[in-house]
Amino acid sequence: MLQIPYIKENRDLVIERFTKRNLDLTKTIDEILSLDEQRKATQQSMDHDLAEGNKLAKQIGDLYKSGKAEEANVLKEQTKSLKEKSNEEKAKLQEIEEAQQNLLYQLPNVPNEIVPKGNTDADNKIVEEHGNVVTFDFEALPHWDLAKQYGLIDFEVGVKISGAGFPVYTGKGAKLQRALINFFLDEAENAGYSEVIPPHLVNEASGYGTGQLPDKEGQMYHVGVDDLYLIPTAEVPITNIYRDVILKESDFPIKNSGYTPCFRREAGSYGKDVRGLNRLHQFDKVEIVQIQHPSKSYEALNDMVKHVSGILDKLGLQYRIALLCGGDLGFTSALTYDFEVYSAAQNRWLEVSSVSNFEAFQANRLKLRFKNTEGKTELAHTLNGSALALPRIMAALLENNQVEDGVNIPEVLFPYTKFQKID
RNA sequence: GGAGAAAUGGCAGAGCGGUUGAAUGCACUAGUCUUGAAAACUAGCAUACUGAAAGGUAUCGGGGGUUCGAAUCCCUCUUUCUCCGCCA
Repeated sequence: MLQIPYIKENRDLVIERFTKRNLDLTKTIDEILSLDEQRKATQQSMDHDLAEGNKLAKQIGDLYKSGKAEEANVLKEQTKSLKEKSNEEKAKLQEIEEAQQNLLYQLPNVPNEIVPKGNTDADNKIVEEHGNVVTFDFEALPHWDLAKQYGLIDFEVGVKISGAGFPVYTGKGAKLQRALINFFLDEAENAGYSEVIPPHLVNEASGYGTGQLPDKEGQMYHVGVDDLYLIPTAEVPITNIYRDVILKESDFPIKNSGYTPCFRREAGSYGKDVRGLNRLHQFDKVEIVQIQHPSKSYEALNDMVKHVSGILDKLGLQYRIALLCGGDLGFTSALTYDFEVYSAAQNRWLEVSSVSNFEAFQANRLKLRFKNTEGKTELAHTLNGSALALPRIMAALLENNQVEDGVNIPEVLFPYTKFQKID
């Protein structure tokens, strides 16, 4: 959520930046600002009336003490109309604040200056490409065929147990999955992230804190009886650790990593996009989260990009980094880099990581602040990234490393898998 | 799931209808003293809105009510603790 003083001071810039998202929010913004004027005026007159009432109450108290009950009764009469008036003003104030809040919730984050204007992922800017192109001198199989052939993943039994999008990992498939999780967590630890294991169900306040609610409600599984949401990403519980917290400057940077399963309803997807591991309702992911001083958050973003690159380099995957255009940029993000690995048998790029700087957008909802050197509280910046999402890494590893009689495991994983080849 | 108790500032802990935004202690920050440190002493030390400032307003788990006036009384929700039951 954007801060009103920020919007007020940067009205034109904000409106202009939203055009990167192909949004014209001039009307919404002006309405928010006008409501703010109303809010102030109402607040002021209410405060004035309340102050008046407080004064009278004090006088009445004093009069009673000195035994002048009659004089007190006269004053009591005066408080009546004052109270009525302040009650009306209170109701009006609540109405204004609610209207303002609703409009504010509709505003996405302001894209960073370097975010390209655009509509879809076709307008994203590829900023880096790494790794070697994989070619085959035999007929390469997509990962779902490999998974079946070597008994790595059972999609059908997952359908029986839960439904489509809930695969069962078996044999070396299960071991490879666990190996990858441990490898990712170790990499994060080496990069200075401290590991947490957060809850997998979160309450409504947490959903609002990181911005999944109110606008992306349908994307999460909701446990109605207890009013809890299954996490769509570890970002939600991990970032919410710092909800309603006031940090010291010396606490920066806060770096957390965490492995969790992620649950997404993904309504309305179809076709080749959802084949095999490409898109699931439940998947595993190692997430990295940073809380940073505003002046250092873009430095942190670059660190995170390097961290993810390092992992993909070690796995020997061909990948590219895309700077997301305004239209593809998430609601809460100011700047996002997507990582895509090339899946050599499907012949397509698969998104495996998304690294974002939310600046103060989440922090504002979270009330995540710090005391600056002048002793004033200021919003911190939050960032997060996948490092990494498992299924598509698994898909690319299987496809890209297949040989005629099996699949080779990247060397860096040997200590984790304890086997070197799937056959 | 059943029964009971409780929720106050960073922490501990008073207050239970009227200069209480809140005693006191600890922690923290600055200063005095000291060669330095400790100790001692002095001062400061919640958040938000509003105002040029002085100041004003709100907040003692959340919401609502009683009252001229609520941290203090009532209702309700939430959470925590203790005992019983169940259980990985």
